[in-house]
Formats: sequence, structure tokens, C-alpha cells
Amino acid sequence: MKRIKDDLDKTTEKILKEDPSFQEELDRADRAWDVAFQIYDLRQKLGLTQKQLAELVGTKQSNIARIESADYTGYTFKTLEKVTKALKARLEIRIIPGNSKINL
Amino acid sequence: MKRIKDDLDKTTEKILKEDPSFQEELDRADRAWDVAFQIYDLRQKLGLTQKQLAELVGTKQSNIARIESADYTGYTFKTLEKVTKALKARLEIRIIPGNSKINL
DNA sequence: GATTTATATATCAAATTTGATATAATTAAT
DNA sequence: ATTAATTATATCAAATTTGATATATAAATC
Repeated sequence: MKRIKDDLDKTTEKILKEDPSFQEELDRADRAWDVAFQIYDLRQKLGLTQKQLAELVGTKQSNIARIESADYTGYTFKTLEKVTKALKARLEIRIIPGNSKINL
Repeated sequence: MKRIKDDLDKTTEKILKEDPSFQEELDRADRAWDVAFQIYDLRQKLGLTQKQLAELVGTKQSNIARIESADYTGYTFKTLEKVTKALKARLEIRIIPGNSKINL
């Protein structure tokens, strides 16, 4: 997980002024980064290496690296579940209506 | 989406007393149902048929039916994103640490 | 600065999901 | 009750993801 988010944010500002249609892709990338970071962060807090987490999940280090990679959005529900379970966490998915006032 | 959740809940209680190891599968099924229901519910509120939603997503009715099916957990995040976007909603993914007090 | 240790990236077969078509089953409308 | 409309299920090829191996890059430790 590359900790380059801040620099990235500044760069994207510029790009968006020139090409607003880029927003859509950014939205996805943003959330992707978020999921990746949640996993990365929790793994760190538990003091695990990618290799150790991989063993808990039952896979290989490179696959964990892929999931934690900022620009990867390909994962399936089942994969994320396996990982969160290994991290002793739970996965929560919310579909939040666009115009809902209730947004907690 | 079959509205049989209540009956199901009663039945599962019984099964669990006989086979507690069944819990794990239930957890998944439960969350799966939840995601399915969130989509179903929002679609209803927007007054859309599966066919109409399918068109918005750019796919076919049967695929929407699959996603809304209670026991389907195979979806990809890209798929969920496409659907939520068509519903003018946003997808939120949270990985909640097992022993966190902060759980909002 | 050399050597482990940890993480990132590339590639590819195997496994899984998606999209489409067809059709059954359910529900609504007339 | 028929018919029309909606939703569910089955199947299969095409597309995508996963898992594994290999290797490159980066970071830490000695």
C-alpha cells in the first residue's frame, strides 16, 4: 500500500478542472483505495505481515498485496469475506440511497 | 426476492440447536440476504421492475434476479457498483474490527 | 552496504462470475 | 379463468478473478 494519497489528491484536482468526466473513475478509485486501506490498516494494527495474513486466509502473499493495492477493484464478495474473517472482523455492505437524509 | 425470512428464522433456530457448526454458513447467508434485500427494497421504492433496472444497468432481467436472490453471494464489487449506481445510490463497504467498541 | 524481511508487480492456468437466452413459476390485470 | 407482466431458475460461453510462481523493488536489520 503506497502512502501517496495526499499528493494524489492535489494532482487529481488539476486533472478534474481540465476533464470533469474523469470524476466517475475517481469515485471508484476512491472507494477502492478506501477498502484497500481498511484492510491494510487493520492488518497493521494486528501486527501481521502480508505473508502471515495470507496464511490465515489460506492463500499467498502476492494475493494479499493485490487486494491491498490501491487501484484494484476486482475483488469478489467471497474474497473480501475470507480476508475480513481472517482479520477477525466483519464485512458490512450498505447501499445508501442517493437522496436519503438518513445516512448514519 | 422471496419474503420468507421470518419462517426461515424460526426454522434455523431449531437446526442450530442440533448443529451449531452451521452458524458460519448462516452468517454468510444472512449478510447475503441483507445485500439482496437492500437492492430489492431500493428498487421497489423507486418503482422499478427488474427488467427496467436491468436496462439501466445495461444487462438482462435474469441477472438482476440472480443478484436479488437470497442465497447468491458470488457477486463482484464491480457488479454491485453498477447496480447501486443505476439505483442512484452509493455503495459503502466497511470492515469492522471484531473487538471495536466503535461500531456505528 | 550486504543480507534478510516485507511488499509490489507480472504472468498464466484454474476457478468463478457475468451476460445472454430460454423457459418455468408467480403475480397482477382484465 | 385467461392473459399479460413480473420474477425465478437453468444452462453455457465469454469475461473476469483467483491462486500460484517467479521476480522485482523497498525497508529493515545486522
